[in-house]
Amino acid sequence: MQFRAWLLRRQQLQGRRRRPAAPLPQALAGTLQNPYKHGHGFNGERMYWSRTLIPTSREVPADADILSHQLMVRAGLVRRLSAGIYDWLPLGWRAMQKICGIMRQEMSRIDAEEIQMPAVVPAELWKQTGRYFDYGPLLFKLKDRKDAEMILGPTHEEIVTELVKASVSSHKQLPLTLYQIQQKFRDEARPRSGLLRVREFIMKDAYSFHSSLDSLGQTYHDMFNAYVRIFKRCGVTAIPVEAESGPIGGDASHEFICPCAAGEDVIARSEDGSYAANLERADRQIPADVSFPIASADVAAQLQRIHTPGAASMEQVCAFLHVASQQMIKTLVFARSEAAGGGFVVACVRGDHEVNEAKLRRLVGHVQLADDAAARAAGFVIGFVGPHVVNQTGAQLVIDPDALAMTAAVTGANETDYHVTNFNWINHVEAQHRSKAQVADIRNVVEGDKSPGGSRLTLDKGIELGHVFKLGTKYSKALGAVYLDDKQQSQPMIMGCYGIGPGRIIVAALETLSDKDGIVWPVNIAPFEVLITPIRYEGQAKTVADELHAQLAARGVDVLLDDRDQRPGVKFKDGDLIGIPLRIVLGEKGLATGQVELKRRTSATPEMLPLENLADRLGKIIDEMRPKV
RNA sequence: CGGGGCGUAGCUCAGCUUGGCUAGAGCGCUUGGUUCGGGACCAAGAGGUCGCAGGUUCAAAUCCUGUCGCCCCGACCA
Repeated sequence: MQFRAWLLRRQQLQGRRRRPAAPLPQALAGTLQNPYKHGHGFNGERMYWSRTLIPTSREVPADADILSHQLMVRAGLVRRLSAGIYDWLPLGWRAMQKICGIMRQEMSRIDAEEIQMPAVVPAELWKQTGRYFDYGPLLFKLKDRKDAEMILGPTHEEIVTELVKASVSSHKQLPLTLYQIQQKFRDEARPRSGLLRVREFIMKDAYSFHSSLDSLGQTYHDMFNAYVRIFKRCGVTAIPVEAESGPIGGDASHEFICPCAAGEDVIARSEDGSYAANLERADRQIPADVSFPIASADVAAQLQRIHTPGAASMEQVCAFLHVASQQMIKTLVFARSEAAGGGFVVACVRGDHEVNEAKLRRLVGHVQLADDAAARAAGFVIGFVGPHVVNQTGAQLVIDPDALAMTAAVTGANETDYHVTNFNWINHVEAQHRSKAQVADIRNVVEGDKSPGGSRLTLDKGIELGHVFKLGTKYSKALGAVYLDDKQQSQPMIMGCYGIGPGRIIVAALETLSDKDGIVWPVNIAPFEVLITPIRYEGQAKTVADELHAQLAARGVDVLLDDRDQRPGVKFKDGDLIGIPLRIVLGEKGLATGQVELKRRTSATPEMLPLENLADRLGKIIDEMRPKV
């Protein structure tokens, strides 16, 4: 390197070091109206583009096929290291930290206290609750040097229960709510959809402990409201829906779903807005007086047996016989667990419907789709089963009302490569089995079904952002977490758990709010609130840019200065891509008249602002942009 | 786990069918110059064990076998 160049470089570096440091957040706390004054998230931080890492890209990454994933990589938020494993780069990490800051504030409001539990935990605890086996291959497992089995925690019910068990022994110490924001590990069979389903992710998980169901209900209610506030402040849509609730039942579980096409969950909502539930949970209105229908006289009473070689699936049979799936009865054979009484359950739904296992389980106890070999051994010709199989096997029969209403159905013949037509319940299922049959809603709802309140249901895909859940005593009983009540009786603690995936909030924001030019951050989770873009970072523009940079930071605004020696077009394109809510453009024309240009990311046209009190003015604009909660 | 696709420069890709000279393009990067309000231009450069291993062949990015990794659909899954 030439000496002059070396000297110049050295002077530049020294110049950098002499630049005054940004003021400490504490110095500002009392003077400012901003949402991070509790010391979480950021508080008037400033950064120079040239000194941080924002690897933007014009190219769409080849391994990203959903919008949020493409944007996260193109805008330099994340980088994939392995399947479902990502680096978080400065911009993405800042957004994450802001979300975490909001969550901390809202947890604090409802008296939940933050803790930090280990990511590496002994497998033994997980064996005690049975989840070591329930989770199976989803667990990351490892051994320490003494050959002790450890796992990387996918969630922390066991650990927090163990903690509280050791430290709480009286009802006077309850209720208690603890939470953490921590790394989780799940060895997903198939990580997918970019940052939506990953193997290592951050989760805010809260756990509450109670001495009464009323107390649990109160905390559940508080947590529910805190979640509503969190999502609103983050600027993402999150619809609370009823979710599968396990043993406690009732209103014991809600998910917060952001409707969008990239989502993996399906939710059902009524058009009158009074009902929303996860598809797994969604109920429908069924007539009160369902009974076995009498086939009309023009339907032959005899089954018509038809050779359907190799056609064992619904589509194959429909295509082979040229019938619509609505004319068919789908008959599925389930095996009931020994604990629930054993035996087989035959579930019948209309051909175009799907059995909902959760509904079936609520009705008949724990079942799962029967093992092929076991079912065949018991006389079920898998692939060609019809409802009348119960005549031979005596299995329990469960019929969905829509299947029950059919009087000339096509269904399996109970022999290989044969189906039957003209099936009807009265003629072909023996009376003794009809009388024992249960008729109930056992299928997934479909678009157009009636909600329990009678309004029309619609279905949408969505991203699960959060989940609140009444756990009951499952973990406290398994791990012996008990307290002494006011009558000196030992009682298992009643628990609730509550999770939010901040990474998914980012995904949801990008999926639902971006435009063709890039990200459009909601102000509260934007990595920076203001982007200063001098057309050329020199002369008066540089002076004004630096001053504004410092003033905004001093006022508590997070601000990024694009000090790169790049052409304006490059800066504008990059600015749009990374989606900072407000952009201040400093150009010669405006500065000559004492004005700067304000371009909102959400607006196509800029507005001119005078230089006087610019930082204050911008601060107010930002405050106005924040969602009111 | 079943089905499909893909691994060549930091990124996006061509070359492979039909083996053959020093492995290419665009973007990005470096240096110099001209530019400078929506991803500039000129010139000169740096950068690749063609995922890895083995095999066939005089010769392999190219053909064969194995293996690892990644993406998509499904199964599974809070």
